[in-house]
This record gives sequence, C-alpha cells and structure tokens, in this order.
Amino acid sequence: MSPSAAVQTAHSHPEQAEIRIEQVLQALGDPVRLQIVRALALATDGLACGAVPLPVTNSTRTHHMRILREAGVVTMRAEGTRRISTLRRADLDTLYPGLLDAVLDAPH
Amino acid sequence: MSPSAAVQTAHSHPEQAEIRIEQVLQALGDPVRLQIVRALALATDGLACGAVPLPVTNSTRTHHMRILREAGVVTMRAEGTRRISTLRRADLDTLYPGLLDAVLDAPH
DNA sequence: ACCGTACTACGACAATGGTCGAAGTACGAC
DNA sequence: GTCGTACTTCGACCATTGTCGTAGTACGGT
Repeated sequence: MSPSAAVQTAHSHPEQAEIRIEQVLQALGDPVRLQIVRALALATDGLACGAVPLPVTNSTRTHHMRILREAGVVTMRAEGTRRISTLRRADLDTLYPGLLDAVLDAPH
Repeated sequence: MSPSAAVQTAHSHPEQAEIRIEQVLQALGDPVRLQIVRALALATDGLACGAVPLPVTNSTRTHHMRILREAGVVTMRAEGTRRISTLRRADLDTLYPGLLDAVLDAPH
C-alpha cells in the first residue's frame, strides 16, 4: 500500500470561525441538500450518505455532501466503508442562533 | 397612451403561502443580495433600490431586486420614479420564526 | 486472494446564474 | 413640450452548478 493511500478518506472541514453565512445559506438553498439536512436532523448520531433516499446518483450525492461539508454544515467521519455525516448543530447554533431551527421547522 | 402602459410598474409578489424556503435561502445566499437585505433591515420604512451602494451596474441591481421580490423577501412599491423596497419581515417571521434575525445578526 | 459494497474522483454535459451594455419606459422638473 | 433621473427589459457573455457515467479506491466478507 502506498503512503498516500489514506488521503482520500481524510475530508477537509472549515473551522467554526471560517464558516461564512452566504455559503451556508447557499448550501441550504438546494432542494436535494435541504432534504439531506432534514434527514440528518432526525439522526442525532449521524447517518451514512447512502442511507438518505434521494432521486440522484451516487456521484451527485457525493457532490452535495461535499458542498455541505465545505460550507460547514456537516462533518464526516469514516466508519468502515461508510461515511457517517453529522449536522454541526453546535457550531451553527453558536454562529447563527435560531437559523438551523428556523430552516428545519419550515414547512415542506 | 396605450392601455398597457402601466404594466411595467406593476410587480408580481408571491402570496405568503406561496413563499418557499429553498427560494428564500437561495435568494439570501448571494453576497450582493445579502448586502441589500442588510441595508433594508436598517430602513424600516423602505429604501430605494438605487440608495444602496453596490459594486454592480443598474441592470444587475434590478436583477437582484427581482430575485428577492420573487422569492418573497421584499415588496416593492412605486413612488414617483423611485421603487421603494421593503423587507417582508412580518411574512418571513410568521413562516420562518428566527430565520431573518439569525441571518441579520450573522457576522459579516 | 477474490468479490461486493460504499463512496470518491474525474471528465463531460446542459442548465442556471451573475454580469454587462444598449435601448426603452415612466415620472418629475423646467 | 424637452430634459434628466430612476429603473426595467433584452440580449449576450462567461462562470458556476447540478447532473450523469465511468473509473477508481477503501474496506469487510468469504
């Protein structure tokens, strides 16, 4: 195995201080991603990307997870072959109190 | 004067029930539009589109105002040659309590 | 070792979106 | 009426974005 074999599984996450409101809003502004976030909100201990039923292919799913991760909305950790995603509730509630709750409580 | 001469000044606004959260979030997710919304939040009695200093041309300004209006974030009324825009605070607070405040209080 | 599952990376594509300039409309002032 | 101001509309442009298929990597099972 090459030394760089584990690079792929290491995802970059923004620090709390690096999270920007426009990026968060834009990330939440897509129907597919909002569906993902709503599903993650119900699973307090995280959820595998593939566990959310979505009308898109796997590669598109990965793309949306990346947007959410890079915006600072979710964290991802490897667990076997799964990537468990979790909502960054604490960080978002600290930076933008009420934002996440308002979005999650919104009628859909 | 033709009968349809006043069409241009009549802008369409979505009813409160027609406002969709994804559209609102996407509208707020643009830096220029967020700047507009922040300016409007300070002027309770509305503001002319051109009164907000923006690094874009007039046509782009109009474009952004249209996005905000069609998303249900602002209302516009004609007042002479000016178009006075107002934040739809009541509607947004009713539909998504805490959302607008969270966005406006966000660090920038 | 082999295979299947879970996900990622890359390239391509069409659609969307932000930007502009030019032309046009509405209103007020003169 | 003419002129200037404020804004809109239209078409064009380029960058971004959501989508996909294909190929690839990592891990667990057998």
